[in-house]
Amino acid sequence: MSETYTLKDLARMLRMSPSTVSKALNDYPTISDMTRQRVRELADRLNYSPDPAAVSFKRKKSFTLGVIIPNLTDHFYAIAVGGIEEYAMQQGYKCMVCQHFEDLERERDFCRMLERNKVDGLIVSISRSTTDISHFRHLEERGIPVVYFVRRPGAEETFYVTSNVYQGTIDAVGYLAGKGHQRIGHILGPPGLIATADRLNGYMDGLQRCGLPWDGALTANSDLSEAGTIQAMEQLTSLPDPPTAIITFKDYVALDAMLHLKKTKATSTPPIEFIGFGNLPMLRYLDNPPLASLEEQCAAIGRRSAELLMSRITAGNNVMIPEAVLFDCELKVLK
Amino acid sequence: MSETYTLKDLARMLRMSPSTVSKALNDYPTISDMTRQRVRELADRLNYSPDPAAVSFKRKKSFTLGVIIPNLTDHFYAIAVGGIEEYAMQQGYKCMVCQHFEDLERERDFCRMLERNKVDGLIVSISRSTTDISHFRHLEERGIPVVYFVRRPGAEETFYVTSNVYQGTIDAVGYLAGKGHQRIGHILGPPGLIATADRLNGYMDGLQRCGLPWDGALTANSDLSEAGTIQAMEQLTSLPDPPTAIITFKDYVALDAMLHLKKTKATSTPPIEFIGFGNLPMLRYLDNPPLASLEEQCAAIGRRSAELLMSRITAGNNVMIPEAVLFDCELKVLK
DNA sequence: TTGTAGGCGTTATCAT
DNA sequence: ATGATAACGCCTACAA
Repeated sequence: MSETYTLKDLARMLRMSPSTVSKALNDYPTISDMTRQRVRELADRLNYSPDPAAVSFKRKKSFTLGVIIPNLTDHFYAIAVGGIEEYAMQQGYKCMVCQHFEDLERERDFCRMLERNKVDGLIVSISRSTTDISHFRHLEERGIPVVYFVRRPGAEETFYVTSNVYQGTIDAVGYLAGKGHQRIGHILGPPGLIATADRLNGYMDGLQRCGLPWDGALTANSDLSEAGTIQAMEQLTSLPDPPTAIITFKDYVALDAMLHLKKTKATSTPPIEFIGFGNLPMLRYLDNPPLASLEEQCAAIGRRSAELLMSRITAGNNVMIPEAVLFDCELKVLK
Repeated sequence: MSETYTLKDLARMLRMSPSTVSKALNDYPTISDMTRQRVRELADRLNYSPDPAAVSFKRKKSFTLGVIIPNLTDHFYAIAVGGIEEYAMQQGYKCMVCQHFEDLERERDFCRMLERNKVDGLIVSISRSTTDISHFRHLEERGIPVVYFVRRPGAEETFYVTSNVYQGTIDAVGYLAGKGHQRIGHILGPPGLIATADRLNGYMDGLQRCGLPWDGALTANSDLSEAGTIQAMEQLTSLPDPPTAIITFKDYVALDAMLHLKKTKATSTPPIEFIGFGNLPMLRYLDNPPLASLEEQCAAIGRRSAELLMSRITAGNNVMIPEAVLFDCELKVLK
């Protein structure tokens, strides 16, 4: 199977000029059907495909998408990246996946690296410490479109794809209220994240719809580390009138909280119920899982981000209007 | 910040020829220190860096490594990929990560795609169904070195990096025997995998060292799906003299097995003990974890695979001798 | 409808 | 020690 042929080789074999072959292969309208067919046929037969390096060089496009995420070991991102790559490949694009590990410096370095490598666009879920986004704006200025997913900077019109955590939180509150809970706590993420604000809004609106009073003492922030979650838990459980159920930013926050209760033997009767986000597959192995979990459409979110980015790339200079795409969460009862 | 300059721009500004600039930047020995310095200085000042597309085109190198793995949602691979990418980036290389999802056809397609894209080398953990490896051999023939990690084809001298599951299994057997277990079962992976054979050898040698008899009925194969594991469990538990402890191919196999026991209320007293491979971080959330787990050095294995591949790439035509690198597993007691 | 020619940014060969 | 020149594979005005 197969030497590796160039356009010139084909041209020679067909006794045509390279440009004719190129045009035939690229569907130029000025090429006759006859010629196009002959070219196509030989190209197929020889298994010809243009040298991507040469095409990139000439066209000044890398056919590569940059992808910057917090961490591949986060189940959400592992699946989302799959969704991105799948769509990208279908479109003849490759991906360069970078993990920032919540390190702003790494995030910046990756931006530089991706710019040097002339990626055609960037999909990013920003780090927790990212408030200044000049590095992303810089890319946009250089004509490299950026799509945010899951985490986006505030105070900025952006192209953005994520879960509808606002609605999800309302659902969670409703479900808990329906179970008779009157004191519903909420462990939010870091104050900086938009997703924290979205959850908070859903929480407040959810309470209102259920006729439950708002009590600021029932919300706490966690930096999502185990320590941060423990701190939040101590805050909530030390209340004179502590919550009987707690909504958490992520499933693993709920798990850290539950573990903390168990370790400190602070389990109450009836036990505090938890609802987190993610519906991690591992939950099925737990003897005492959280009450429920809000399942997110990870793969769809990844895929949609890629679609949105591709449409921006294709649009080129035709400016598009920033757009936020939300995917529903589904409340899954676990016990 | 920064127009984007080319070599020619620098040359013009320095009133030198482009070739001189190129040589200066690439440390040609025939360039005088004076010149080299002047060039360097301007390049730094202008933040010049060569266009990767042009370099790839000219040098016929993509500075990209292909990485083919089963699945990013597998914690092991998520971390291993991190190790690979980290090292690759340090060396100025990028990675293209592909998930085969145990689909041989996808694996083949990726090979073709990676060849077309002229990757400089490939790191791969083959699919379960891969016995014919002509697609990898094809790459080698085309000068693209292949390094296998974790899973490799049998019957072939290969460059290979993985955990020392042989020793790990011996350790597990020893630990269980030390706890008084006489009937130690073993759920292996699919018969085709080398890693299955390695575990089996460790199991037999481990038994021997402990003075325990070999009983073929105590081993079963699982395709690592939940269904496969259940089948294996049914085989083992229906024995007249069933095992009191079971070693499994992976932690999640142990979890599937334990879940099955719980669901079928087949829990014995004392309960069957389990030891798997992986030491998944989620194990800490379990009320009833497996007895122990063999922790693997995922990141180190990924990194070492990349190092080995780079050394093969650098070696070029100087043939290297196939080499297997093993990383120790560490038995972690969980309860 | 097809062919000619030039060039993208870099490197490598050969001449100076 | 440096410079001129060609070439990598492809695309695209422009000419025929």
